[in-house]
Amino acid sequence: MLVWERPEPPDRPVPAPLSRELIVRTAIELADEAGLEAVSLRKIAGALDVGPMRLYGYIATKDELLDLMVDAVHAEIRPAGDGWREVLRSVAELTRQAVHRHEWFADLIGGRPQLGPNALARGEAVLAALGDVDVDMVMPLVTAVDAYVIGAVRREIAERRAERTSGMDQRQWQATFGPYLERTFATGRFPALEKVVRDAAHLDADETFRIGLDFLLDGISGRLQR
Amino acid sequence: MLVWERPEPPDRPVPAPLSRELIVRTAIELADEAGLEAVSLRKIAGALDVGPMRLYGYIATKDELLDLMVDAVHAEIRPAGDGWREVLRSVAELTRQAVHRHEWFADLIGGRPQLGPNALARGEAVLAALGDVDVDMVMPLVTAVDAYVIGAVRREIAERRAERTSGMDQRQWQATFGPYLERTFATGRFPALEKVVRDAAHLDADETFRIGLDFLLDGISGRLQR
DNA sequence: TATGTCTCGATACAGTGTATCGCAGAGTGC
DNA sequence: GCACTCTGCGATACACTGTATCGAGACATA
Repeated sequence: MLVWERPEPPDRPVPAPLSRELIVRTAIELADEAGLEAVSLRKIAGALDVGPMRLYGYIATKDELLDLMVDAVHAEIRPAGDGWREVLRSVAELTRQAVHRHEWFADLIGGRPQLGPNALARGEAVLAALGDVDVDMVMPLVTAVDAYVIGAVRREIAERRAERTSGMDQRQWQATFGPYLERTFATGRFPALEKVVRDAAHLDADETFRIGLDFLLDGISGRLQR
Repeated sequence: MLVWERPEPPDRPVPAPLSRELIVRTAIELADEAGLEAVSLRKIAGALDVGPMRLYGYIATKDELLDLMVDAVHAEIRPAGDGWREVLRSVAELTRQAVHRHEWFADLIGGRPQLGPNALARGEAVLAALGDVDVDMVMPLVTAVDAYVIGAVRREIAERRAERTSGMDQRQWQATFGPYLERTFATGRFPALEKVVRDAAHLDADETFRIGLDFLLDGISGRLQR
């Protein structure tokens, strides 16, 4: 085809300015709205009006992007308080609140080592506030609280999703899993479970989280005084 | 095309006998060997010498398969012991051991509600052994231990993988992240972190897990005696 | 001005989960 | 014994994923 008939290349739009931060922010917005599985490089690129491959100038791999997202959330966690107990409680509660803002965080937390600047800064803040604790004790202590928080928020979000999935409201949920549990209990194979489910007081998510955390902090307190 | 020219259909092999259990077992083998991301319906079907769509007679969705895999692992966890403390410790340790046999379990645990028969049986065994505990206390208690275990094993596996990834042995790992941490600490922005990393005794994974668990069990013990 | 370097993004590839649907074989009723 | 219906298998197809490749334009340097 001769030049004359060949159309000029389209006026290329000035390439949109890009940055790691912008990419991560976009990814987080997508994930907040529609969950982690809605986050694809193509969708991010689309939202930024950019070719998918462009992103690879800023990240090497999708996993790296996920790491950046996680680290960005860590920036929202700024523990505060006086004394080890208050600080640890605060980091736990703030992490849980962050998960409520970003449910997908529960899917990633604990899944990869968190060595980004914000995660380190969070760790630093906690350790700095625990200066009066025996240096050999400090890591096990923080690690234990982290572990509890990771597991607790995962459980909580998993349950919340299950309720939401099967029909949006709680009545629907009970209409689906209630009968299943009824039938299962009817087999008589789970008497202890049945008893607890029927007779025990049911705590809401806030209380459940707080009680477990108190167990842990109480236990830590005991060891520290020894 | 006339019959004469049309080749006979190939001798169809008798359709391989299939079952949910066989499918799940195959999926677990794949995951044990090469991780969760190596588990695809096509690979499972291939290993079973079967068309991929055949699996949909037994499961409706890949997520269902993952649920079945998780429940199958729960079957390996048979808590035992006298008294609430021994039983809870046993369920924690056994879960951790199961994760060591099936690293991918750490990726799934806590991510979805566990209502399969084996998970329920595990719960039943725990609750049955906790018969002497106040009925209103029993759920928060078990939930807290579960949360701790979920988070702890996730952390542990994440760390283990990170070490393995960057070069297979620990020397290589320290050669990669060591310098990164050195440089990061050199900024002087993380003095408390630096101090702890440098001065504190480093516990291995077993000890770390056990210490955190002891914190929690101690705390529970305190509440129960009150 | 010519040359080399970098950057962008279209295209391509191998892989994924799953919807669709023709068809063969098994089972059923006459 | 034969026609018919039904069932379930699996080839094919679709939309989507992450990412390798590479030609071409933009820019910086000699």
